[in-house]
Amino acid sequence: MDRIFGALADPTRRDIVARVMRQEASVSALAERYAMTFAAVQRHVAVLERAGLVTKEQRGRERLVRGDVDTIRAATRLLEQYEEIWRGRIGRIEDLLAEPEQGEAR
Amino acid sequence: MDRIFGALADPTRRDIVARVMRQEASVSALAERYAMTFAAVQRHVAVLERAGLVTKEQRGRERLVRGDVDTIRAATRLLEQYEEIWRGRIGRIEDLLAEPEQGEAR
DNA sequence: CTAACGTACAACAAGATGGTTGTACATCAG
DNA sequence: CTGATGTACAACCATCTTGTTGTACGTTAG
Repeated sequence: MDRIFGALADPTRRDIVARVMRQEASVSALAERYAMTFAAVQRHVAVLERAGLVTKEQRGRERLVRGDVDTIRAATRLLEQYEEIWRGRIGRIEDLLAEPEQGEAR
Repeated sequence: MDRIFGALADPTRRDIVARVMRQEASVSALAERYAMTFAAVQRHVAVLERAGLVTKEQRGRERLVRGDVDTIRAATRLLEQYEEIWRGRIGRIEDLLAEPEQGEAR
């Protein structure tokens, strides 16, 4: 979850996600659309890949980037759980906190 | 959106969100639950507040922290739009990208 | 009034992040 | 084969983040 939300916390990366959800694209095709170097875009894609929001498939010398809707759904589900907590529909908050959370004292 | 997803990209902050969605709590009551100083928790709450995920209300010398479900819903909606793009139900991707995105070239 | 409590914020250090340039290497075109 | 294309990654730098400690200040308890 850290990586998913962290990856989505950047407008360029959200833009890339939207594009590759619609249609797969090579890294260089994506890079053409932003006012930064290819290397910067390539690293944004790497962040998205590490978060599981996109996958890459090699085709010739290109890497086709595709969006992964399952990861989006996982994030959506967590947000919906927060809403359910708010509605009082989740009794034991610990059910949600059972996601690999950290650092609780006492 | 940057701030919302950025705020959610931390397990301590997600934990705080879950707790205050369920029930309001003072900053110091929250701080007791984590293995870090009060100041660190106070700053996590400030990050959440800046993102609009929580609000604070002064009561006596305490500040009661409450979750804001509307902000959660705004984030959920964006994720659902990604899914709709994937389903091919959104024709013009620009509708989504019309959120204050940046840095497009050409 | 005074002491304790709850909060806010500044300064600091260590590490993460986001951009750059440069290099390396595989693949495709001719 | 050779040159151009597409990708990956390292090194570097500026900035942001996340924890710390210390200080300040308003509020409540006694």
